[in-house]
Parts: sequence; structure tokens; C-alpha cells
Amino acid sequence: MLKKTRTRENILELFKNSPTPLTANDIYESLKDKNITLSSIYRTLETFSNQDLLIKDTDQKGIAIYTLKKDKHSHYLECKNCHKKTQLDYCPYHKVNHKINAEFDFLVDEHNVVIYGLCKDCNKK
Amino acid sequence: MLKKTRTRENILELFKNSPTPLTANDIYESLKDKNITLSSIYRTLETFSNQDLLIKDTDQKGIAIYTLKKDKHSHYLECKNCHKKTQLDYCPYHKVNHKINAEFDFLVDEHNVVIYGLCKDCNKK
DNA sequence: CCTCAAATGCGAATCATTCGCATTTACACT
DNA sequence: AGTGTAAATGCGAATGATTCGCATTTGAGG
Repeated sequence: MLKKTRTRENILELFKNSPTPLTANDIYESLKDKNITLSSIYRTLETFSNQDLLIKDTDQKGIAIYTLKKDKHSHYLECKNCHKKTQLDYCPYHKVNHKINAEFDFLVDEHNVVIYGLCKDCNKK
Repeated sequence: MLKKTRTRENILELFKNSPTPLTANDIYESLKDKNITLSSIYRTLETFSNQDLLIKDTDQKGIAIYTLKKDKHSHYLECKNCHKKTQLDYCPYHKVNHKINAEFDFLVDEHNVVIYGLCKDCNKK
């Protein structure tokens, strides 16, 4: 009983075309001409997250950012200067999951990682 | 010119005695009888963070949590069921920093990691 | 003990997110 | 196609964490 609606199609489309994660407000701005309410956007984002279509994260200021879930999860490098995000194509954490599992008897099923630093360009300056 | 005040001493004391990270509100509640304002607490927390005494993080709901900075930084396992937090006494990420550095020419200086899963007890049920 | 910047208290403002409720819409079933 | 109904939306108000403005107090140095 998950309905296919204009709002949902627009939002999903946006994620598919976006190279970076999006905030509720990003989406609101991008779809301004579509007259979609912020509350609807938040509700859709929550629905999609529960549906495992999106991954919800929060940035350093505590603002929620959403990423389209790919086959394999991904992590980001975020430049503290220009805020450019670079997607990591591997998960350095993968290997340690079983170690954590063994050591703490803790069943890992999710982890969110953001690495902060300076990107090549900002590092030069 | 960093003054030693009642507020700051109380807050630092609290962190030293707390086995877990604290939110502004946690501190407010704990120090209710000390009559300290929430705004003062927030300001102190920011000061301490800038001073590198505390590490600021945000939980899954986007609420800021602060940890007393130890010699080496630490990460947490958070149980999705009971929300108990367990401190990791090592940083599995440490080893990959130089790899990231080499591969992306990205100067890593900080990273926040929270690993979600089920703790031993909740896993049994 | 004086001075002055730093720190605090208090309340109002801000900003992201959620909620309540009336209205609309997608979809299943005739 | 027509209808019923739960799901989705719009709108605005409410919430909750965090920040800000400003007047007052306080710590540290001279």
C-alpha cells in the first residue's frame, strides 16, 4: 500500500540525478516550481528511509542529509574548507566488522562515516 | 584569557565522572541545583570544543553529544534497540587514513564514526 | 580596590523537524 | 467508469535544540 505519487516520483528522480547527498531543504529548493510542501518532503524522506531506499545521516551541524541507497553503501570525504564531498568507493570499515563482532559480541548492521579534512585544492592554498 | 568559573568547573567535573558522552540537556539536568543556564552550558560546551577539551558529535536524531577528549580519540558502538553505547578502545580507521591520503590527496584530520547494531543482550532476545 | 574584557542570566529569536487536521488522491473492487 | 477508503498532501501551528542580544556580574591583572 505504498502509493506512487507526483511528490515521490519527483523526489526519487532528484536523488537519481544528484551526485551528492541532499537535505530536505535542498529538495524543497530544487522542486520549488512543483509546489511541494516541506512537510511532505520530510514525510517522504522518512518513508523512503524506512523503505530502505534512502540512508539518513546528519551533518556536523545536526542537519539531516539523505543518500540514495546503492547496492553497496558508501562513505564520504568532506572538505572542511570548501565542503566538497568525495565519495569513497570502498568501505575501509568492512574488514573490522567481524573483529568488533568477536570482541564485543555486538552485531553490526550499519555504520555511518564521514571523514573531515582538506581536499587537494584547499590544501594547496 | 580563559577564566576559571564555577560553571566551567562544574561541567568539567561532570565530564570527568561520566562514563558516557553528555548532551547539553544531560548537563542541565545534572546541575539543576547549581542554577546554571542552558545558554551558559551551550557556550561552555562550544568553548571547550574549540579548546579541544571536548569532542562534539551528533546522535542519530541530530542532537549534539559531547565527549571528554582523551589522549586518543574514540568511537562508539550504539545498540539500535536499547541505545546503550559502548566505547571502542581502538580506532579501526587509523590505518586507512594514509591510504585515503594517498589515493585522494585528501588531508584527513578528523572523523566521526558511530556503528549501529545490536548489543549482546538485545541480540539474544 | 579598580578596570575591563570575559562569562553569565534571562528571554526572545531562529531553524530544522514534527504534528494536527481538513482535503485530496491513488488504488482496489465492483 | 463509479465508489469507498486508507494513504498522501497542504497548510499552519507547535516543538525542541541551539543561538543571540543585551544588561549584569565576575575573574584576573595592575
